[in-house]
Amino acid sequence: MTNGQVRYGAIRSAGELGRLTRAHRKQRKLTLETISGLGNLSTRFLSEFERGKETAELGKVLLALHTLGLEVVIQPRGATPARSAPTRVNQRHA
Amino acid sequence: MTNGQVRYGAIRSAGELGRLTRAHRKQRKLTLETISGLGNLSTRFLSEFERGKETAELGKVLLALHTLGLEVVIQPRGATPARSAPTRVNQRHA
DNA sequence: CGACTTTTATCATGTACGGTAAAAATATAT
DNA sequence: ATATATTTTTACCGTACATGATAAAAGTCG
Repeated sequence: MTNGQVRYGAIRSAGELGRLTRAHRKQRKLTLETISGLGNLSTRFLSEFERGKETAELGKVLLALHTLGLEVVIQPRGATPARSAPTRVNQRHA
Repeated sequence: MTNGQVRYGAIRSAGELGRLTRAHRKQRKLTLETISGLGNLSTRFLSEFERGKETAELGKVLLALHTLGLEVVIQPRGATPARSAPTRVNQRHA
């Protein structure tokens, strides 16, 4: 919401994943109902997932992401990120 | 396993994620027991997750990946695949 | 073979899930 | 602003299964 641009990239929690997913869906002007139909997922599941539900099932989460046209990339931390905007350098954790 | 080189990149299913995770862990010569201790996750959960359990909980999955030093990148499908610029697939020990 | 790692099994507790309808929150129009 | 339409969240219910701890079994490696 900060500037209307969705920030794709690394996520480290269910909350971040949910927010990113919702932002992506909104940007594409899709409703939960639509995704529900396309992916055979309940709107309830989608609603909870996008709100950061920690216990959402992995399989359904992956299906939701795929249905929304999102891709999940796994790489060793620190590996050069996929192209895109300026790699945010504000990272500093253990 | 097949070739000694772990293939990071996009994953589409719980099975792929599990296999990739296990390959990464093995490559680093870590045991389930070790990860269990570091991440406060049961070896049972880890074992099932690495074998592709679809219903594994999202939060624990993310914790496991993080504990193993893996990063989860979300991006629109079609964006240039995560490909390390200077072919850095493995790193030195910290 | 012996040491180490992973899988399986048991038990009890807790909750995810779908379908549906109603309520609440948002968005759009008049 | 107020009304109207659309979207999202919440509440029920019952079924099914995830989870941790522990011990035992099975698998792997040198």
